[in-house]
This record gives sequence, structure tokens and C-alpha cells, in this order.
Amino acid sequence: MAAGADVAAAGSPTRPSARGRIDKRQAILATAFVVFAREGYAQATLDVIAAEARVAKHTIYNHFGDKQTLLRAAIAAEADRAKAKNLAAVDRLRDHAGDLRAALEDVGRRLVECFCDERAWALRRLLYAEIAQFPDLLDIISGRASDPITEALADRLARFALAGHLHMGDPAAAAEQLAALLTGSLEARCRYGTRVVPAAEQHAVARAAVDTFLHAFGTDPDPAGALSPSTANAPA
Amino acid sequence: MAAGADVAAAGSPTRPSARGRIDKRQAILATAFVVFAREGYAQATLDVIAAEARVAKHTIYNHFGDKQTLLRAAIAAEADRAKAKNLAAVDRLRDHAGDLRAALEDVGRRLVECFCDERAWALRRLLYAEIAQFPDLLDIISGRASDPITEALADRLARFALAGHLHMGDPAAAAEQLAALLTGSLEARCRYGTRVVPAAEQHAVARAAVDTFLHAFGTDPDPAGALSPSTANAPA
DNA sequence: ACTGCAATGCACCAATGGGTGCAGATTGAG
DNA sequence: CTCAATCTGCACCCATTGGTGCATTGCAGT
Repeated sequence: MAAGADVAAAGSPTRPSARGRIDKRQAILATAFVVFAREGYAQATLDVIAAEARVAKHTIYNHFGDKQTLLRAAIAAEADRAKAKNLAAVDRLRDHAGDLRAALEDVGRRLVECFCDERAWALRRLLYAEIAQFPDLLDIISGRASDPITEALADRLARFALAGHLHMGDPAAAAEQLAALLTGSLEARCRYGTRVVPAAEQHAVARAAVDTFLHAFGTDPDPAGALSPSTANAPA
Repeated sequence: MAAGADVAAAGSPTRPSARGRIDKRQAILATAFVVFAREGYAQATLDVIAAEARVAKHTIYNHFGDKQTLLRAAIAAEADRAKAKNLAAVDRLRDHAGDLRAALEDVGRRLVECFCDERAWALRRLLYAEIAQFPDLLDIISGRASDPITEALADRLARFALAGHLHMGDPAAAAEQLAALLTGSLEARCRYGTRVVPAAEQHAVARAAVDTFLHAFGTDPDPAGALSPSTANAPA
């Protein structure tokens, strides 16, 4: 919330030296996130963050007051990025060009790519790590993480159902399962974010997920290769 | 590995005061895991662990040498527990009593329960948190986490396929997707382990997962309620 | 040139916590 | 009882680090 508000406020260039000030703030936020993710909240020192952001330690305190506030702001900013990227992916399901399977696979690939993104894993690790110490992080990301994405996906699926291209009772449940098929397999493949999943493997996962999804919710009775929906899976 | 080996070595009661020594070690490991999970590795102090394990700080150093080694041993021990519980669940797919759907739902419920377990979340959080600092944790859990479970599940599914009760190209891929359907939806519902998912909701998730799975891989052309495989989902 | 705000560099404080040393208590085996 | 291995309580060292104070510099508007 903090980051978003400030970015919006940046529209007024009249404030004295506002431009430079905002630049500093952004630099601090970006660097702080990287350092927090790399070293962990407790191990990360403000001196290191200050040095890597090319900023005096005092400047950080001027902007954020203390370490915890900085963590929250950095996480919020990064979560905003991630949410935007995910929603952009789902939005491609609007005005698709006729071929439902192709459209779903395209979106699936993009969502998979969002999930495998290095920064996304850094954010995930940070959240898992600090949620016990700072339960309020939940509020910070509740509106920025998977929930709104699944919801947007449900909206798109509902349209397809209405148009008779899909069969489903609850679009929200279907969206949840599609998301699960897309990301669930990647959880293990990414090895806690330490392994970069090659593009080919990402595509295979997306294809297999969409295959299975269409088998369960599609109207087309039996598309090509129906008997083995997961034949397309990656070799390794 | 460390914990398992030691437990096995405990079979020789001839060593002087071996019994008491093992007890101490177990107490330290259990307490260390709890404290690490509760406070995070960096924030957790050996004084607190010693106090809660009712042991002198020196005793911890006698057994494990330093803090990092203690962390690794504690994680290994807990991962062993988790793996055993998961494999026990999957093993129920042996000699099932005829009804495939019921058997899958039973196993699904058990796996879901394993996933939602408080200790499992604690372990997951700890791994996510410290994997960046201690990449070797990957080796420690590689043989204890999802991979062997999915593999065991694939073995069972392959048998069903051979018996003509399921249709699938690659059992491993099918197992991966079933696991994804089971746990993927829970990821969001558990809110990073801060929310306890009620049993009814767990069962609904398992049922929905098995429903979708059977739609994609089942031989029964169209079971009851086929058109809306996810109708059974929980209200909230 | 003057004013005011932000940023800087540097020294400093106080608390925290990993790890060690040591002397004494406990325990089980022979 | 003796012996050896552990376990215990306590004091201690020392490096780290969040946070502060202060004097100085740089920049923008007037």
C-alpha cells in the first residue's frame, strides 16, 4: 500500500527536490528487497542495504523509520509488481482468437513463467520465512497474491462456460484447480527456487495442465490424443 | 540421515549411559525444530533452545558442535517424520477394496491432512526461509520430500492402469497432477500455514481433486454428477 | 547570496548472542 | 568405591548490529 500510494503521489513534480527523493526511495526499496531475499531479514544489515543502494544509512531511517517498516514496504512493492504481471497474463483470455485450447495454453505458459520467476521465488521465500514473526504481512499481500489472480481467472472461465465452451459448476473452483495444475507440479521442480526450470519444461507443464483441465471441464468430447493427456510431459 | 542413523544405533544398550544420552539428543532435536520454526533460524537463540529442552547449553554443543549442524539435524529428523506419514498414506492404495474412487479419496484426504499439518508447515517455512543461506538443505530433504511420495503414488497408479482402471501415458505425470490438484488449492487456503483448514474443507478439496483426476484419467466414461466435477467444493 | 530541506559521513551506544572455559554434580559400569 | 563420560551452571569474551547525534555538504527555489 505504501509503495503504491507514493508512486501515485509522484505525479506532482512541484515539491522541492521531490524527484530525487523519490528516486532514493525507489532505490532503497529495490535494494532492500534484494538484500532481504538474499540474506534473510535478520541477517540482512542496514549497512549493507545502504551501501548497495548507494545511500547513507540515515537516509533509510529518514524514509522508513526502522527495519521492520522497510521490510513491509519492500514486500508490498514487490508484491505489486508480481500481481500486475499475473493479472496481465490472465487478461489475455479476453477476446481470444477462437481456439480455446491455444488461449488457455498461452495463459498457462505465462502464469507458469510468473511462478518460476526468480523475483517471485524471492518474494515467496521471504514471506514463508517471516510470516511467523510478522503475521501482518498477510494483510499486506492478501490483496496482491494468488487470490485476486484466481478470481480473475474464474471470471474468464465463467465467460467461456456461459458461451458453452466449458462445463463447470463453480468457476472459482475450476480456476483454483487450473491454477493448481499449473503451479503445483512446479513447486517440486523449482526446488525451493534454487533451480531454473527451462522454458521447454515450463511449456510442457502448461500443456499437460491445460490438457487435464480440458478433459475435466471441456465440452469437446475427445480431442486428439485424449487417452494419454499427459503424454506431452517433459522428459526430465 | 543423521537422526535415522542414530536411532538405529540406539539398538546397542551396552554403551555407558547411552539411553540417557539419546533421550537428551532427541529432546534437543525436537525442541530445536520447534524453536527454529517459531522464531526463525537467526532469531532463535541457543539459550532458549537449551532452556526449553531442559538441557544445559553445553550439552547442545557436545552433541552438535554448532548452530548450523543443529539446524540440519533438526530438519532431517522432522523430514523423516513427514515422509513416513506421507508414504503410509499412499500405501493404502495397495489392496484397496474394489472402489477406486473411494480409495483415491481416502488417500487424498490423508495426503491433504499431511500437507495441512502444523508441523509440515513449520518445516516448509523453515526450508523456504533458510534454503538461500544453506543450499545444502536441499540434499538433506531431497530424498525425504515430495519426490519419493509422488513416485510411490505413481507406482500405485501404474498398477491401476495396468488393471484397466485408469488411462494414462505416464504414471509419473499423472501422479504429479493428482498431487498438484490435492495440494495446490491448499497452498492459498492455508495462508502460509497461519490458517487451520477445517476437516470439512479438507475433505471437499480432496473430493474435488479426485473428481477432476478421474475425469481426466478414469475409464468410467461418466460417473454421477459428471458435468460439474467441482460442485462438491466447500462454501468458503 | 540566502534559506531550508534532504542527504552524507562518522563516531558512538547499548544490547544481543554464538561460542568457550572451568569447576562441580550426576550417573552407570566394573 | 572408583573411574570415566556426561551433564550442569555460571561467568566470560567478542563480534555484530539496530539505532542515534552531529556537523557538513549539496541542491533547489527566491
